[in-house]
Amino acid sequence: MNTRTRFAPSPTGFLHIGGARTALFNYLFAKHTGGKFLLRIEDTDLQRSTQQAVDAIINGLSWLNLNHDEEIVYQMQRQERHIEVAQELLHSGNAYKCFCTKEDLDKRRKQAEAEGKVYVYDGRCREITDFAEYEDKPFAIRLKVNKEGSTIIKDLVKGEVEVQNNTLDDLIILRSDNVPTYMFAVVIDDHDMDITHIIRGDDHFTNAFRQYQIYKAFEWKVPEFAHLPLIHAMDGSKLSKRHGAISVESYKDLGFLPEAICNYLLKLGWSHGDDEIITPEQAIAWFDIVDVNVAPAKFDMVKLTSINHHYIQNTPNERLLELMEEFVAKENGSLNANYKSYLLQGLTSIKERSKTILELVENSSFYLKKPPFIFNDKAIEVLNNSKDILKEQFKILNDITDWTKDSIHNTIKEHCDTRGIKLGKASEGLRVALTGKTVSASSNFDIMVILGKEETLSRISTALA
RNA sequence: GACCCCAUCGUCUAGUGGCCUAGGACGACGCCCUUUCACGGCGUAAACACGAGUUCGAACCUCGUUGGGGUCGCCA
Repeated sequence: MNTRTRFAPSPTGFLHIGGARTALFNYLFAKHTGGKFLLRIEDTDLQRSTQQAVDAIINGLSWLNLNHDEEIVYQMQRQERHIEVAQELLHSGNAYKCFCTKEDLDKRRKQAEAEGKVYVYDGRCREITDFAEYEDKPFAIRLKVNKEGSTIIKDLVKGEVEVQNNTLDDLIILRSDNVPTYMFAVVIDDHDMDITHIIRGDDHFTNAFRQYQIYKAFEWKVPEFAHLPLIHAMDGSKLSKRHGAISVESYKDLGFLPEAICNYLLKLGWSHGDDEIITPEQAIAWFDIVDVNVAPAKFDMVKLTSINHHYIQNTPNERLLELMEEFVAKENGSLNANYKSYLLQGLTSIKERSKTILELVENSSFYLKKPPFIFNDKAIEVLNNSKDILKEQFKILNDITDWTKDSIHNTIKEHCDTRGIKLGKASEGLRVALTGKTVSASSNFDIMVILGKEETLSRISTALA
């Protein structure tokens, strides 16, 4: 049978970095084996699921270019099927009605906690034989777990793990309101969707043993499991909102490229020798789930940024310009059409020193904004100190007839020699006049060529004024 | 607490008993390049958690210790 993997997020929030990696690995493994990658929305938590979250997840995946095959499956739309099979289990004696209310259970749990113990459902409702007194009472359906022996799971990344069945509890499969629990719905849906490999976060690992019991109750074939090590924050704690950017969306807003995020995520817990930059094609060709590391990894923004820098270098200016426009549009409208042509050329040197799209926008500000610039104190100081030189430079630049980098360079250099000053010194005022800042991401000569003679001279005289 | 998992430079990792006086990348530091800031190039520092054992030989195998993590819901 062809491999079929799935990404099955619960729509209770945005697509986060951990989820994105799970999706990536599912996608890669499916594509590597020539199989299919499916998407299922686990919306059985009626209280917390939102359409907004569903949209965020779908958008996030599509931004990362992790496109799923087939139709999206919404778990709640399969409720009838879940109820049906839960009933089946009830009739076959593999499940039983539990009349304990949530309040009962909470109370018992709290009490156990007070005694310093952990409450595990004791299976008391298993014994009920006379249902007369429960006639109209609501009930949940619990799986009757065989407490004898042990369960062995051969996890593709963790290896073989054995757990004693007496540590497993009789989990609820259908709530008293007829909504299936996650634990049950996953198994039914994975089976019905012919999922061959369940690749998910390690936080689900202990669930695998309980779900195994459900497969066995139906005598279904148990799929392969692969539990991915979790991603931690740099301080070793769980990656959470307090660590700032955790949603995929927020990385987009920070100016990261989706291919950079995928490349970074791929390398987190998986590697191919010493390779650092891996194309999507290589990823599909090389990826195998058994090569995934077992140890959890820490999420390092700095390294992500460095990979992003690499991808920005290798992205054509045209596309960068489009991405920049999205950012600019968010702030204050659109790019000045005249300046787009400046940028298209200027980006070549600017992108060399920009690690994110955000930096690209920042470093291009002098192409985006029209003078007069707002100078800071340091810029004003530089300007005052180099006023005389700047005036002379204006004059000699004005005399240039062929406006090329070489001739500009030679003219400025000659002037430096006659004045007996260093090129570096002579460039300070020019830089401020051209860019409004004391540092810039391009050389003055490049900027002047791109800006053209007229704009260059205009900026110098504006600055002098 | 119970059950389970994990452990190589600060971080991500290579490594599957001799190729390891442990390799790469990010970061740090230094030098070079340079009109600023960078990029780039070159180089330096930096790790097998600890303790036993198995073996002629251990980062690799076994056990223990320590440290970290996950799970224990009518959440997913």
